[in-house]
Amino acid sequence: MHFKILIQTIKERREMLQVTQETLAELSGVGLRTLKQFESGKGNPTAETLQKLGDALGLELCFKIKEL
Amino acid sequence: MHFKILIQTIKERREMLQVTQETLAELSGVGLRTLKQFESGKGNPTAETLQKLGDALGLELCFKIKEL
DNA sequence: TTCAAAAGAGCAATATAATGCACTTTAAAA
DNA sequence: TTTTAAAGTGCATTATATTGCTCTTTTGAA
Repeated sequence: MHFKILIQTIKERREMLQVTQETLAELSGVGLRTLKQFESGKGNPTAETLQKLGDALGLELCFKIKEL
Repeated sequence: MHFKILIQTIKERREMLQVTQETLAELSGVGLRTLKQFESGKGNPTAETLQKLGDALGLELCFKIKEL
């Protein structure tokens, strides 16, 4: 399964802030391997992992109502 | 870790649509046990699980920029 | 083109998410 | 109060997410 939008958001935000994967891993408390997997579209991260990454980047994980 | 907002959103949406946990489990393809755990605040679901539940309820998992 | 930093990938160990089954608890209607 | 459908829990198994280590690939600046 793909999480294109989630991945793209994290990646864009990280790059906008000029933070490397390594630094984000440290800041967020998520393992570097896990972050690499996620950003390269390989993983199926847990809510906790997503939330940790979001926290470090000023992003909040949420559900949005789909418009028709 | 808590995912209060995510849980609340799923639960409210499910109840608004008058769907039982059992039905949502069937519709979404998520195991009933998994859904129960999630809604009772016990779990740490994967992105795939969250997405499946969201899909069945017309909700999209996303990151929102935190306002100061 | 070279070189260094950043990103991506294979492997293996450990932790834990997903799941079904059976049982208990809760809540709402008769 | 009784009933029962819905929700929550304990346990065990299987699948897989997380992680570090090491190595390869990519990328951008000199």
